[in-house]
Amino acid sequence: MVKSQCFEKVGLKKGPWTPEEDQKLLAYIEEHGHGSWRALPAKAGLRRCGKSCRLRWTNYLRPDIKRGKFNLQEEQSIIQLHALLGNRWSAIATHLPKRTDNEIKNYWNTHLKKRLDKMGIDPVTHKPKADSFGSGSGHSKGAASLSHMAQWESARLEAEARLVRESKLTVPNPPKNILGSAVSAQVSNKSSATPTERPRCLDVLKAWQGVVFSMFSVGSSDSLESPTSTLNFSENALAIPLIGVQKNPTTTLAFATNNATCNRGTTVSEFDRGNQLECFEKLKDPAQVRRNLDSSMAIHGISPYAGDHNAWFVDSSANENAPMGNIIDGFSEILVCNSLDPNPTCSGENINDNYAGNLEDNYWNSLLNLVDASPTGSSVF
DNA sequence: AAAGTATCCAACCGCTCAGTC
DNA sequence: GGACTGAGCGGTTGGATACTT
Repeated sequence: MVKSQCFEKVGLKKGPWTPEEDQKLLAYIEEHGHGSWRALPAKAGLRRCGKSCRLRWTNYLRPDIKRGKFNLQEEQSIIQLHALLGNRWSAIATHLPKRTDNEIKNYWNTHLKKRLDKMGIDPVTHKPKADSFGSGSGHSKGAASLSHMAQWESARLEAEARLVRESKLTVPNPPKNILGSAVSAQVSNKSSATPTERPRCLDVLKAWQGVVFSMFSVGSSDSLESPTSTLNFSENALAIPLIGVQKNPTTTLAFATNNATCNRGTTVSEFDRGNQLECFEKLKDPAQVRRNLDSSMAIHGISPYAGDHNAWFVDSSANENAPMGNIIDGFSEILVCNSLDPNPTCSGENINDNYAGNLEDNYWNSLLNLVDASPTGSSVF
């Protein structure tokens, strides 16, 4: 293990940044970009280690950072994403525009975690503390499925990160930031210090909603395994894992691995960039994709959903009014709106009604009720 | 008003991993 | 293939501030 030299160097300043230091760092990055963080402090005239400079920039000085209180929607998003991804703050931050992973982490630890805790919900597992899953509640399948999905999403994110790195190699100056803080920090030239436009939020959540819907509504013995193994859905439980992504007009990342012409059965890690492009070209007709999906039961590979996108199947605009509603939104709203410290922005009387019973009913039942209330065969897919 | 306690959050630390030589 | 480096991530800390007694 190679230790960072940062904190081993003597004479370097630590602790809170002064306005003068901020100004120096800001001015330097605006003019030159950060380049090598290690070399930056000397060039910028700062007695700080590069790591400290990077953190200060990433978490505070970056122009595309939204500061201030989290709104209700952001709280919901954090809870939803945490339930799926756990403490993967950078991944969560990817889906929260203009928020840093550090800020989200802090907010979780100081607000949301306690709120869940007070409600008797384990903030780690998002289950009631006196967990009765698997002991006759009838929801163990749901919990297990969500757990599977979380694993699946976890691996998907890894693939996504890999692809982004890959895309950065071929797109020297990507026009838009696509992955939030991690990429935002990659200010490599002076112009990129300007605020970047973030992707629409929560498309991935909507994708998950679709997965949840599919799994529960079909009621079959379909299995959902890790991304590296086969992912089986029934024919009705179409391919929500497939999210066509048009990253930008010149650099396209798209995946549809169930298509016979696109290396059916290949996993994301097996994709080469040329193949991705080829697949996109062949699949850019959504109707064709749908036909391909309809003819395929075994869905392989995962959709590295990637940021600045127009998702074909899990498009926000197409999905948000779908009868199934926002399934995951549903249960997170219960959490957000039923804290012991009532949120004045919560208005739904149904929420309070739902909260009358035990937490299991309110947490998972509500999620499942939302699913049950949804018609099967949603046009979403 | 003072002391004690709780809360918030910027910053740090240590680890991991990908890339390079 | 191994050593080294740069960078990112998540956990933790500690100072500042707010609140309570």
